[in-house]
Amino acid sequence: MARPTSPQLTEAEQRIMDQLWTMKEASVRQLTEALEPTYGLAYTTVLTTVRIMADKGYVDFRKDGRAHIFRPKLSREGAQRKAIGTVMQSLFGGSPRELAQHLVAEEQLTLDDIEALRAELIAKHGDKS
Amino acid sequence: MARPTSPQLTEAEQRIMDQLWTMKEASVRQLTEALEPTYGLAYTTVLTTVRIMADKGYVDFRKDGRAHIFRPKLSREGAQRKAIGTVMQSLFGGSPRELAQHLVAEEQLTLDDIEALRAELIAKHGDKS
DNA sequence: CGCCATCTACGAATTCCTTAGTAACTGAGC
DNA sequence: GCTCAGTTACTAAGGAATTCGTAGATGGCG
Repeated sequence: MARPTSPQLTEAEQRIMDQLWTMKEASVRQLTEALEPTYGLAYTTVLTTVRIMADKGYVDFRKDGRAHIFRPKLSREGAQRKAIGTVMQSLFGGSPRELAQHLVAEEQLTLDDIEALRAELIAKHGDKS
Repeated sequence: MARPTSPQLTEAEQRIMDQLWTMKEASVRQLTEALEPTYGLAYTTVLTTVRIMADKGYVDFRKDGRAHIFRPKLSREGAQRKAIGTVMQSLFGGSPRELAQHLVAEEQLTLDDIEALRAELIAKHGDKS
């Protein structure tokens, strides 16, 4: 038995998805050109990766002449939800509150941040009642 | 050109670490017995995994007779910090605030949670001044 | 000291991930 | 219709992850 397929986006997949979320849609050529300065990947590497992602259902594509134009099928929000869910489950006992407390304890969430969230929530609550 | 070593705890490693964080320290025998009902892993599988984790510096061990007694070297807090850091970087643009907003938008953080965090921070702030 | 139960060490088998080369295909222009 | 540039498809190679079997080491007990 071997390692099960990762439930998260892998490193290579993340790069592609980031680009697709930015560009909305792109051909392999465009993706390669966009990623080249930072990562220096070969055209065929990008092609293979994006094809695997299509198999996994992360992206969709349509034909345009000879080329395939790829579009994200998994939204950024969906990816966020999945990733946070996994981390929350495995390391924070499934508790969002514990996660938030961790952020505060690490001084990554300031009082200003909290006040903003509070104001937002109170406003939303006000709408309902 | 292969996949780089995962910066995160893998699935198998996570299982072991959870158990070690709970038990403080354990032999391979004890780990296997603890994990068996849930995961049904062979003794040698656990042994191999925990040995690799020792190589990676995640756990420490001391000899006790013939056996090795393993202890976590990476704290749960450290693992949390690493995991959140990775997700925050890759999917939330490195912004803790965006992450918190995601939790609120998903209705996983309630107003009560926020109020508690706020009270905590204000109290701490009060100490300083 | 010798036996045996138990432990560790080593390595095999399998799958996934990442990278990329080569071959096959195809649409556009002549 | 033929050519050719560009695109996809196929394949391979190597490292990581996961599982577990076998063999060798070792400590305790008679």
